[in-house]
Amino acid sequence: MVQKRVNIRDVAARAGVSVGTVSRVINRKPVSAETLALVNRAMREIGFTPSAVARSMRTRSTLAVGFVINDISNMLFATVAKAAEKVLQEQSYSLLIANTDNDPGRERLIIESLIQRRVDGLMIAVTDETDEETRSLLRSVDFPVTLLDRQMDGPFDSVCDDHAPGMRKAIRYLFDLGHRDIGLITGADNVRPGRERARGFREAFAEQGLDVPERWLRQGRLDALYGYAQAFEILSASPRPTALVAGGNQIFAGVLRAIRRLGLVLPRDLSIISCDDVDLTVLTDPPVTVISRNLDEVGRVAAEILLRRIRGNEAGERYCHVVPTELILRESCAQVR
Amino acid sequence: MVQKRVNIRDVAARAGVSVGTVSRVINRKPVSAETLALVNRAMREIGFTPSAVARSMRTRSTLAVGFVINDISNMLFATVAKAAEKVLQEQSYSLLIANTDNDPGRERLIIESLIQRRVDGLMIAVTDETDEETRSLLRSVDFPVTLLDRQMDGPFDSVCDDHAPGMRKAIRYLFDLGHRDIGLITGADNVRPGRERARGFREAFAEQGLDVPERWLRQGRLDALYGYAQAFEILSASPRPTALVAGGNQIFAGVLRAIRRLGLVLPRDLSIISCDDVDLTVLTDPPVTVISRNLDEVGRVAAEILLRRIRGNEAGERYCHVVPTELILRESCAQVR
DNA sequence: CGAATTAAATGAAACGTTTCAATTGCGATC
DNA sequence: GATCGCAATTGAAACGTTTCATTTAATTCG
Repeated sequence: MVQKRVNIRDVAARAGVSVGTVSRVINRKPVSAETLALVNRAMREIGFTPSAVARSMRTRSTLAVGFVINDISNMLFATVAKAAEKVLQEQSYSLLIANTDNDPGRERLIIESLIQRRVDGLMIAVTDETDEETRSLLRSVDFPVTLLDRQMDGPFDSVCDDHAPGMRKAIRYLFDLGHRDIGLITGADNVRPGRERARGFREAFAEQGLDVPERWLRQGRLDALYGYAQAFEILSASPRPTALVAGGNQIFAGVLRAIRRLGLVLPRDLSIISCDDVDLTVLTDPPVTVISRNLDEVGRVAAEILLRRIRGNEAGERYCHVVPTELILRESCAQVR
Repeated sequence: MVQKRVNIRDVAARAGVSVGTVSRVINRKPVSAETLALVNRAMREIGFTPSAVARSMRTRSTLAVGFVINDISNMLFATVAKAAEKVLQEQSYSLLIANTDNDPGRERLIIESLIQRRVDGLMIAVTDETDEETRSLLRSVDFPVTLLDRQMDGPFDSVCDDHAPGMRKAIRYLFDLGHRDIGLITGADNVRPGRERARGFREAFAEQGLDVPERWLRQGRLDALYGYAQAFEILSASPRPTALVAGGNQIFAGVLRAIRRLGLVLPRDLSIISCDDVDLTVLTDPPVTVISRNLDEVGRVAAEILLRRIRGNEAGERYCHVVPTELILRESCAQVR
């Protein structure tokens, strides 16, 4: 039925050597020149491809790492995955990418599947840092785990963005332009980006001895729908804030929709700052000031840390690499009149 | 050193049954109620997780399929991958996603790695349909292959978008508004979307008995840089075309940059149509008319076809599922004065 | 020339499952 | 009481590698 795949034994027979020798050839271990030629010819002639499955079985290493993300349709994911994949591919690791769609149940199933698949490591942006089930599941695994812009108690490395200082810088910039009534729409406290952005927001006001405008601080989800709904509400108020920060690139898309809907003109009617330097922020009119971060570095460093952990099998202390943010000034903010 | 993982034999010993019985429990095959309880308890107590590697070794099925894409940072990819993953996950298949970055060499390495990993199937958007090496590599594999919006001779199924008719509709619409000098920037002929869009473009003119404005038909790459460069050149000409079609969502980002740079006002100075209904086209000012396609369907159907092929092992004729496009009218096109 | 050393190749065991032919136990039937 | 039928379980083989203790062959040295 299924035509038998040729295996290392077939190659050995054909080349007139032992399987051990063929194995050595496959793994580029020293063999005599003539044997090498013999074996290589045999492999070519019968069309042999070594089975990574069998190899994994024997070596107990799959050369695969999981990459679990809570929202694959957020375009920022691509940058991180790409950078990570580049590092890993060089060492012949493959990426097993899975999308949880912000569903903790699905997240657990995915992690369990990766455990069964015996991945050598895992990079993950969990859906909810406070989810006890996920946390204990992750603590129980016997391969290294690197968190992507997340913080959780446990034996995990992490690579995080410096959201809070970035947000402080942004708010200070608005202060300098004379703004005091400033809104922020971002994710909830159970996930690092939302939490840190809100923290930076609060700290900026505290630094100036100002009250935090709590009614304009909205922490819910990081998606466009939430951004739209909250922005619409905030901007329909009267008086409305003079500036609004979109704490997330998808939130920004929603905010922009609300602005268009309400017919507000930027930056005359409202000053806007967003997070992450995506096409939309540059190409909208006017171009939007953003708190930018280096996602390439996140992916690269996360992969490097993970690899080191896999290699070294070091039980040493945990890294928490923090990637700086940068405020990119454009034309979406105006002096308050 | 590496603490021994518990295996099915340990479970069997603990439960006082044979390994065959434990296997039956794992695979939900009928066993007596008491044995079931016994085995389940043993598994829980010693923390057993079956090894997918060993299972694959024995069953010769990995429950994994490759998903190879030429540009992971194109956000459209996410939609397709997500839809495909959803279908596959339900049948406990995992997705092995890899990015070729439009590099045929890397593409080959990736395919070879997937062959070694013994994936059960492959979905792929090849970098270059005319690349003979890739083609023969793909023909040689012994698992089913589904092409994503690509056409190649060989035993492959495919799921394609209906680019040409979509483009014809778009051009006819521009004709109706009085445009005759129309530009198109899109990908080269060696990849289906570029080829088909150009074909639709030509056909639309032919239908009306008009000459194709070859000097304004640019086929190169599908990225933003190319879009920018070509748009800048076309729009700097004098006289310039009255309408321009961006044949690709990333090209559109480049085109928009050029438009901003040249200070053109839409749709007064120029009418614009783009492909694919992404945030940028809706949220830019004015919102842009687009040729939209259902990427969710592409991913879903591709996965379904692949699964059927994997299951049925049918050597039957090849499918080529075509997903329709739709012209979504917005405010970026004006009557020519 | 025999012994010692080195290099190259061998072949069996192990990795953790599934599968399937064979075995066991037990109540029903003659 | 022997036989049959059936359900449940057993246990060994197989999947395709790597590894490592041995064996074999070739070379060097006293």
